[in-house]
Amino acid sequence: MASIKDVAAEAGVSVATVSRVLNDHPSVSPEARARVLAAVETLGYRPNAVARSLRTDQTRTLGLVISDVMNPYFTELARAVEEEARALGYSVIFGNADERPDLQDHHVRTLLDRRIDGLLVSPTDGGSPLMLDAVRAGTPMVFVDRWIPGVDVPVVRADGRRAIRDLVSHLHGLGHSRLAIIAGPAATTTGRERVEAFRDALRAYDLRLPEDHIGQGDFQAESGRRATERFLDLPEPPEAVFAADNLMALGALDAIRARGMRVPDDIALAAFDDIPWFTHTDPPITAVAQPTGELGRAAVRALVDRIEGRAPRSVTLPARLVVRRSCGEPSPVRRSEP
Amino acid sequence: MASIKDVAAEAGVSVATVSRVLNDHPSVSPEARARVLAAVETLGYRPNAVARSLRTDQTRTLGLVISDVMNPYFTELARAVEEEARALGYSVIFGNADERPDLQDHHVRTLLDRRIDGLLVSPTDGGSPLMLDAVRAGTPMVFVDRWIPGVDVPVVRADGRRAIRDLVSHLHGLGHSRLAIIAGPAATTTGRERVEAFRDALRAYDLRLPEDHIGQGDFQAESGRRATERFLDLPEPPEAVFAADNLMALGALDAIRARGMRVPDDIALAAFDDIPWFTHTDPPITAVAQPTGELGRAAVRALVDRIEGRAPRSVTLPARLVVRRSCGEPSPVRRSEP
DNA sequence: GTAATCCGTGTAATCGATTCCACGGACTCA
DNA sequence: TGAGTCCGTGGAATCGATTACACGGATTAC
Repeated sequence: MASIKDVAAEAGVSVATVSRVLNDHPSVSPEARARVLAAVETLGYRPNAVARSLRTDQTRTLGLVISDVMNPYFTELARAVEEEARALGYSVIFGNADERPDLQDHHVRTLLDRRIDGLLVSPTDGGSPLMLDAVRAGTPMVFVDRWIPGVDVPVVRADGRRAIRDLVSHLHGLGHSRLAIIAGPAATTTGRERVEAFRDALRAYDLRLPEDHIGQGDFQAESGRRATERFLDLPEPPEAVFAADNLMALGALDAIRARGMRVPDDIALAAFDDIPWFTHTDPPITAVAQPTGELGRAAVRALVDRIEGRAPRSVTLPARLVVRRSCGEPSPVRRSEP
Repeated sequence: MASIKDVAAEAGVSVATVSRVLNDHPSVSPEARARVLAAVETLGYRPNAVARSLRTDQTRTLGLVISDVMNPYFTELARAVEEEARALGYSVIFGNADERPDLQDHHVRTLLDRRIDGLLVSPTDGGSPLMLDAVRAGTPMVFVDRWIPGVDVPVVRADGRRAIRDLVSHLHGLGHSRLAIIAGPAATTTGRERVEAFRDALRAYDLRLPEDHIGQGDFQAESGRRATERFLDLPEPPEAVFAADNLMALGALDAIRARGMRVPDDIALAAFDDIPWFTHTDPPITAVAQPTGELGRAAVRALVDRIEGRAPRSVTLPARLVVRRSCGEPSPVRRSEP
């Protein structure tokens, strides 16, 4: 592959001049510029990003470490991140942590080795030493969706409290009073927060959330299935189940079907994170929708601000309830897709 | 960040010795090795992958340019690719082409600029000059899922002919004889092949595939909806619709619902590409399932073979029919999930 | 006892870019 | 006319690694 030297030779100038043309530095004569451009053309020259990065100490690359690519919520997030990054002149390298702290560390490490300019993370756990070190060492970082408390890093996320209140109100209005939740891992902020918000909302209706109505999940479908089975084994099973993410809701649906029960007739179901497929399930599922795309874009903007020396802002966007048919006859509160 | 020089100074040896320890070269004394390792530890040194790549001319990175990340089929493929690559000591940089040739070119270009060791592509179109140049220049490349005819690059893909024959047999057995297909873009191999396989299978039952029973789609949901609407507007609409990918099947489902019609009672529906959600739709959708994970892994192995100087093989794996309820009462041919 | 071999180590070239500095020529201004 | 500016350009240092080569000392072989 042709290097800058080849171009310089072809154009009859020095490598310095070629470099100046390429970075359109002002002091290059029009003739020299033209000759260089012609040489670039005939050789099909493309600058070596590796060499450039070594010299300039910037890769124009962002790292994104995501908890689970197979989860449509994160897929959409990743897509939005890539789009915004591209618009700002950055590339993105993705790492899929699969909800495993060791994999998360693996990706953070290789990303750091590659000297990415900044890191976007939705942490799987409470924060590994590695990640804490990276923050301390000054690596530009932004948390998205989830975060690590006590670490001074901007956070871009959705606030679901309001939407969860709306959900509980919706369920209560439909006559459900024994409500259960399938929680995410306690190590994640989203895992804890959604339970708390749910509990708080219940309190407003004088409802309680007994221990055996809190299922412990890990944001994967299988755990949703197990938690739901335990609910259904209870002497007095819940009338409604709220899954803290879309995959666990799917698992719950499986478990309910396996017992020959029907949603919403026998039991109501709702989920956190809305995804296109929820319109097409049987029945369509009521969910709390995050502004996923906007979250991804805001996270990139915050990170790039930090990288380029501007002050990054934390951002919290509201989530909203999307009512479908999985909790019973839709009330006229907030209609949306059928 | 500490460099190899700092480590050398700390350990009281030359950078050459440090490098030898790091790449466990045999001729280093145990004492020197120990001192270097200690220095690495105290400084928290990590080798700069950028510098290493510049020198060795290899990045241990693979590029994957995918047609559409939001499509669960490609998401699963991407995940499998990353896993296998990681197992072989490579990282993966993803590019999402969104079915747009210009975006595909953008990603190929930046990937090439970053001097990735090899490229995995599922081409959106018939092959841009850029991609052809890259092949000619000797960039290790492997096509996955789709390919470009006449280009000498190994192809890893699934063969759906057999499964499509099974599908047509299934539909025929249920009494459907007016069958329609929503095709993918003619610029893609998968877009063309699935139509041909379908037509061939129909012929075996003395069925024809008239022009107005071939809808032109682009592998996106919206196009599936439009094509289906056109089918339903026909004086004599088809009794069964086969969508050439999962997203278009979703669009078809929407269109059918919007007319107040029911699947499979009023019209049968089947899809190419099976995804977990198809178990949960109303009704569960009959689909042709590709061995997606195995495809991704095989593609990586072929590419790494090529990179490391072994002869890469093209791989074709069979797809299989998964019968659910969207075409009518399930026949006892090949049952699977409910 | 001398020559050949081997081992551990350091010096320095190298990868492909960017950029500081110096230099020569043209121009401006007093 | 001579000093000072400005402009376009090239030489060379530099980023952080790897690695060919040289070198000195110890070991081995004859």
